[in-house]
Amino acid sequence: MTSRQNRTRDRAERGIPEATVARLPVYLRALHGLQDRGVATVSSEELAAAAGVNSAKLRKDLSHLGSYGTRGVGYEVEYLVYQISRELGLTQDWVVAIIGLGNLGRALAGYGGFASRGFRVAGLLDADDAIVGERISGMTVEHVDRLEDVIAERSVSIAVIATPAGAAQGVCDRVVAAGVTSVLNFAPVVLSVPDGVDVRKVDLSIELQILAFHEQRKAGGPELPDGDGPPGPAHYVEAVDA
Amino acid sequence: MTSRQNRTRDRAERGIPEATVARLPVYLRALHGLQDRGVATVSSEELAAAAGVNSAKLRKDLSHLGSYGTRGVGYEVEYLVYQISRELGLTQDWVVAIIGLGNLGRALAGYGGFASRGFRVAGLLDADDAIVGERISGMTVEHVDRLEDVIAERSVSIAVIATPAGAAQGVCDRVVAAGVTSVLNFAPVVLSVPDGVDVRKVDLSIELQILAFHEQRKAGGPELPDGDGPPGPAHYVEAVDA
DNA sequence: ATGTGTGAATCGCTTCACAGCA
DNA sequence: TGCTGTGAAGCGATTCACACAT
Repeated sequence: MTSRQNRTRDRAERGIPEATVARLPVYLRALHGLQDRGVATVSSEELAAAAGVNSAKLRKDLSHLGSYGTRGVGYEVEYLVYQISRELGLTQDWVVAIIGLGNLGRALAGYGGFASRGFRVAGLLDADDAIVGERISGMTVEHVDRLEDVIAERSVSIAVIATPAGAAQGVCDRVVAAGVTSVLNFAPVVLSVPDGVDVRKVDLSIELQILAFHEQRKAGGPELPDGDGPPGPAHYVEAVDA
Repeated sequence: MTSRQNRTRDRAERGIPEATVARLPVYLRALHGLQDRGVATVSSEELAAAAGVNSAKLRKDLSHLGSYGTRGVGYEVEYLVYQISRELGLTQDWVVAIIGLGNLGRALAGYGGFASRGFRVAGLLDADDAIVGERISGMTVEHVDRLEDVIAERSVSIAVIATPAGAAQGVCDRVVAAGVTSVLNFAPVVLSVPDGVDVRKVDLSIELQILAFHEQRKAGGPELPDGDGPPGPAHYVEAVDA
């Protein structure tokens, strides 16, 4: 016998590929867009186009969640929104604290995507006395000394680190010690954490550097970007030839 | 005969794996850190630890650039910094324009990682008359009507889009029409661009959603996160069973 | 007739393990 | 001896192509 619950379980089991997980939020956003336009049903081809992937990948991804489509028809938008939301854990609220309220932290505090759908910013903390006490997006900035208290009192489960590079590891150690196991890091450093703690990193300058790499290749045409001349100052050539 | 220049070319050839390119900026940052601490030579093991990867991967990555290490010794930090910088195209300056100066755009305009090392912000543009004319990080915000002029006059080669979602595709179409082939997109939409244009996307809420997925799995322990009960409102179950 | 769900083939990245060189 | 550079093996993700359900 295979009840509906067990069918779901048979598919999802314990392992959805990381690559698939990373795309589910993209599908979800595309589906919300369709929902807003009043679309009730969508084919893998259409949804894939809206999400910027090919349809085979989309179908394979969705198949990891279960059989939520109808052959010959497509997917029911509302149902799929619910299933993906549930899989991502967005049917419950996640409490977020933002540490570091420089330009970036302020932007994050005011970012609609954080406050909406599944995430609640419950703490803003900074080490700078000139910033502590300030009101940002309807919340008062607290001193980072209260970090452990805030995490415990408000059941924070995700920490967003937007401090300068030098402060990030220290803050990270403290939030981990306070029981947080999910960290979103905007500081340009590699954070070390114990096993069982997830860190995701968003690095603005890394993305730019990747673009620069490709831009350089385009500019240089089919040949090497800056000719076949010496790769740099004589010093460096000598460093190897010597 | 194999001159140094040709050796370089033999290795790098035309194809460095994307996965490797994406890690080069991380290595570069780690190397800068070592440089600041006065370290002259580093082994793959040490550098890998600093960059948060394993040493086999690091060595394979570097081998795509050329043989820049010394067996039995390691890599010369300064030399490697230069080689990676050159490969990424950071030995030349890239001119960047930021479109959209809400909270996020302001954060980007003031972000040190942009202004430093290889990138020069040469234009800030916004559609809001209340923002146009404002001075941000030493630059005056111009009206987005001047977008094409700014791109042409200042030879902008990378556009950073930090507008609201609704405006992003329109801005993207304009920068592409103006000749820009590299776009860094912070707006929560999938941008369509013609072949030959690179778009990289940084999405704050997607990262949070991925964290939520893993956090949910941890909280639920080895079993399913919220038990084996019905996956949601009866409505949804019926949508499939009907 | 149409579009999903999925084995099978393919591709690219990671990891292993050691040859080769300093 | 010690560490790099790299073939070869392993692994996961993507793509193909079609059986199957509606």
